[in-house]
Amino acid sequence: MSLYARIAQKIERNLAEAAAKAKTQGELDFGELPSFVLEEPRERQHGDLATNLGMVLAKQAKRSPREVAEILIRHLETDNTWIESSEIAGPGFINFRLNPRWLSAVIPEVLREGQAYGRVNLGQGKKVQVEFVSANPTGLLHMGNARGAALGDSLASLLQMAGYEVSREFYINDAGNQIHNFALSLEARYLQLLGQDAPIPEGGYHGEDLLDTVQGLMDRDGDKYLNMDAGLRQEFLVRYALAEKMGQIRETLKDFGVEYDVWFSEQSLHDSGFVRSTMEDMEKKGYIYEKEGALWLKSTLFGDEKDEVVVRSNGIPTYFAADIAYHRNKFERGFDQVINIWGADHHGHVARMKGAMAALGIDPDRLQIILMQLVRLIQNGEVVRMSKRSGQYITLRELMDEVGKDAARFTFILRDPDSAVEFDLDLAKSQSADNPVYYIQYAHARLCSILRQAGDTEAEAEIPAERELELLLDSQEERALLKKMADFPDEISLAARLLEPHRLARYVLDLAGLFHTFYNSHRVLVEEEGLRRARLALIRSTRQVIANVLGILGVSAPERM
RNA sequence: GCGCUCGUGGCUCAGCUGGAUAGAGCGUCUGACUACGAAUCAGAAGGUCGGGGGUUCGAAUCCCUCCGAGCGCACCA
Repeated sequence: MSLYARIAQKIERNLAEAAAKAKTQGELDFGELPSFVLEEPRERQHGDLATNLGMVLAKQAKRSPREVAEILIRHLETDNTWIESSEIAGPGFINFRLNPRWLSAVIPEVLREGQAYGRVNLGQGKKVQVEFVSANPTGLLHMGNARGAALGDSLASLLQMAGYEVSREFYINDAGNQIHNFALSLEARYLQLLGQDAPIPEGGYHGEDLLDTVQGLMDRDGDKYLNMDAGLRQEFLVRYALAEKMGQIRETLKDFGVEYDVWFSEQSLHDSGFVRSTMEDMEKKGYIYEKEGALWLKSTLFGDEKDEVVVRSNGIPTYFAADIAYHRNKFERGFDQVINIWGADHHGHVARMKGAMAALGIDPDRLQIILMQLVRLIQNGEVVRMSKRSGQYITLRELMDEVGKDAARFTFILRDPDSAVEFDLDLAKSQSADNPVYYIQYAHARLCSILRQAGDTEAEAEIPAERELELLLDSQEERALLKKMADFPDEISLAARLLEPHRLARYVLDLAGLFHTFYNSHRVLVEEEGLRRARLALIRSTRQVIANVLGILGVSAPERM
């Protein structure tokens, strides 16, 4: 919890006590104390903290909100709260002004904790798994995967910062129908390279990258699969291609700053019989029935729109069946919470997946699914329909080459996953310097530059005493900067609770802005020794917090640029 | 047709699960480098929060309805 939150908590308790005291003394009449908020008002002039307690109590107490507020203030204990003044405002808010000296504790706290500043214990060591990207290994990673990668990775880092034990996982869809189509497509490409007229089958993959893949195999083994039995040939091709594609995916994600703890194979669930046994278990519980030769899950019992097929009439389990087994497996591995990041085109699967968990006796609330709207690509002013099957898409690799890892990641993280983003590639290229990420990185580089100017020894100097800081850093710009830094642990808590890393992107943007404003109105390297030391400590703290946030977002914090 | 999600200045988006006068960036306009990085800063213009009802002290936020957009509604994944 942040310094600020601790102060607010104390005042909140005192407010509740004030109400209770007023009640015992017969000044206020009410039953249960209603829930009220004590929060930072948007408007500066409304003080540092404001509460609506007077308003929420007014009805029960049968007095005007302002009267109630007046009574509350009279009974409020303000010792050890930093409260400097309280006033009634507007329809009945009580506004508190704090003595700004509380801010003097921020710098020592930031510098003492360093990289760990911002860490909170919301998670209390609970195990959380974040599964993201999980792209089909039938092609290259595209823009939508890029968004998922940026979001999932920073969410995972955020949760770590919030005290969870986090595991990043990639689910490899290396089984099922699509792999069959993949095999047929590979085979067609292979035969094409050998001069045959082999069309890519319906439902196949038209991506040009498959030509390269097949060429790689050709370079190694020549035409040795040409006269082989088709089934066997397809198997060789797929095995080779899967390994190659997964290697590329791994490599690309790594370059994008994402490293997974676990790569989980769908095929392994079939091989071990776990898919089958999971279906049997659900059948025993009576959630499965047979119709028209297929096995159906009664997912409508759990809020799904219709029942779903889990085993086709040909005896082959569906993707859904494997996915159920997979999620069951996750929980059996001991995760308290499981978070999936899915494209919004899969929203219809949420209810049935949660339903399947319920059918297995797993609390569906332990599975959280973040839906991410798709990225629409604009090129030459037109929407480019991206599709892996058609082979028409911009790859993550190209994106990194064009706009850079930092800018690409930040662009995605800045936005709420629920908003459909339009990505104009031409614009992204031409305006790359306008990406807000540079605004933040520039602030960081500037901070480093000041510290360089000051000389390493001085920059490493011991932290000035709080009393000294509170007397010296008293300008509006300095206080705003300190306050923002003081908020950081709370921002982590909130963002982690809501699973919204984009809040941190907004936060660091604000922080960088406050620094730039400070920089333009005050000089750090002044003659006066005490002030100079105090401001250098402020600079070091700011640099630290910016670096911490960028670290979570997977964006580099350059010392020069 | 049914369901999910989303409609916020010209453009791209925030808005802390109901708070006071709705905020940034880009673009436009006016200013600031003979001191630590001008990739910066200060200021201005620009809004019926898609429309209409409702809930209450109070709504961009919650409910209903209509309009518009995206995505789903396979024995595909």
